[in-house]
Amino acid sequence: MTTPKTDINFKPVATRKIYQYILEQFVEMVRTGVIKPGDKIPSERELAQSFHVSRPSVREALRVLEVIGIIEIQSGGGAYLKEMELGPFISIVAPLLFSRENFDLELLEFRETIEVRAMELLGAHMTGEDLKRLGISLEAMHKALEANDPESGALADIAFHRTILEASKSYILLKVMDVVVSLFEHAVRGGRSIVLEKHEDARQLYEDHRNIYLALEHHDYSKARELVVSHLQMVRQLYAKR
Amino acid sequence: MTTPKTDINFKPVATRKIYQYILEQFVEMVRTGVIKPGDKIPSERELAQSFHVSRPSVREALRVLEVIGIIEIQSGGGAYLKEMELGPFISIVAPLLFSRENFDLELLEFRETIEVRAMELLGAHMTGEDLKRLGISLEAMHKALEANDPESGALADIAFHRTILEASKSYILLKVMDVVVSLFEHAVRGGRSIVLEKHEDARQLYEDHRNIYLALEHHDYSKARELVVSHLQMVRQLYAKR
DNA sequence: CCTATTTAACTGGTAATACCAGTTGACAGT
DNA sequence: ACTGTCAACTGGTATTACCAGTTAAATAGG
Repeated sequence: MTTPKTDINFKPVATRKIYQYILEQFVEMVRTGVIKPGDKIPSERELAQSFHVSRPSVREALRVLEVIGIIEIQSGGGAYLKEMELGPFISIVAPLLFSRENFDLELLEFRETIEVRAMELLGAHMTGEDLKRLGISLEAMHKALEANDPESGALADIAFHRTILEASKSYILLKVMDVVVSLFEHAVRGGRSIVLEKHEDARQLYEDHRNIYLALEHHDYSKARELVVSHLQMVRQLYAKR
Repeated sequence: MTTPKTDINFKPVATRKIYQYILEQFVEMVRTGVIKPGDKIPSERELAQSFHVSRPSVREALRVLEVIGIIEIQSGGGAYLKEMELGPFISIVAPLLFSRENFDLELLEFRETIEVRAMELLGAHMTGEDLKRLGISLEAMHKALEANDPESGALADIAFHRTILEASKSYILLKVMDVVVSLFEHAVRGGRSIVLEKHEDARQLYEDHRNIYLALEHHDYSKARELVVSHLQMVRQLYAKR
């Protein structure tokens, strides 16, 4: 009783996995605001009942959401929705990316691309409020310099650059920059901030930032742009000889 | 028997999860080349024995690797390592990103940032081989135009731009561009390529590409850059009135 | 001997269950 | 009112089982 071979082409039955359905529904609930950041997510057992699936299936979906950085799972506590955060994802992928030769230098180059573009947008979008926040970051860096505190100096450094990105009002540029910074920190010392040990280097960094700030204060955006370029070139040299 | 309160700061006991250990070891094996793209990964049961953990733990790790796009799992077959591919990840995250207002237009702006930067790099890095491949893409687009085949025209369009990115020899720019294109396709029609219906629009696109190609052929990179800028502005208008 | 079919031994997908280890909050003893 | 205890959660992990595909070896047919 052999089945005769036919030429009929059946469309392959969609065999999507259960965890994908759960993921979809979950993402949709987040998108439409049914669940908001900070909200507690029902327990795995409840979800399993609601979706009419087993707990392992729910767990796989939650695991993915955790790695993607949409939820935070506390052992014993529950799971909570949070603002998307690419940190966990980057932690996993970073080792693979950095197996490429000179990936770190390429990252610095790319950072220049982003920041220069942000400077171009500043002319149209920067507000007085933005300038004030830039001033605060600058002040923090100055204090760190005086106190010879490299740790908080590094934080202020990042804050300064991030404020510029925020002032450009470009969500994408900001997010991309966050990824770049995060990746770069992974490159240097496994996730910690990049700290300048030498005092004169930190001083140079501060001076650069100050000049950029002054240029922005006078709305001289083309000069600010030039300053950013030379500033980042300096940073690159600093990193290269490290 | 009350415990006296002390000022001692105990370091929080590391309570990393099993799947994270597995992930780490796996990524490390990929990084060092113990496993190479195309290789078959041991079955879940084998891995469970090797790592001395249960199968669910292994499955959670594999699930993450699948979403990240490092491995491909075939039901009934096995799991295979592949070149990292951000597609699955983007599919999940895209709906969340596009809940932002005008995210699609921001994407197009960002694309301009990337491509303009690529053009600047072309002067130093483009080879004759690259130019030849650009010509092939251009030719394909021309054929699609003649045959009035919007589908393959769209593919040739993407190929042309991607070839430019490749010619810039910047790995990061290329990968970022892939993400942008993928995200944009998700925006328009849930993952399919963007197709130009109107013939005159497709013709305009081809003309632009041709001019860019000619400029590059004559090594007039500044002109090529200008052309790319105006080209992408045109694309944005095309998309805006869609 | 070769080919085609069958079949058995895989694979991942899912479910059900159990137990451990944290967290939390109510409740009772002080 | 405070404190310590305990019970009822939570997620983390392991075990087991079964189903549904895939694959390759064994076998029957030529």
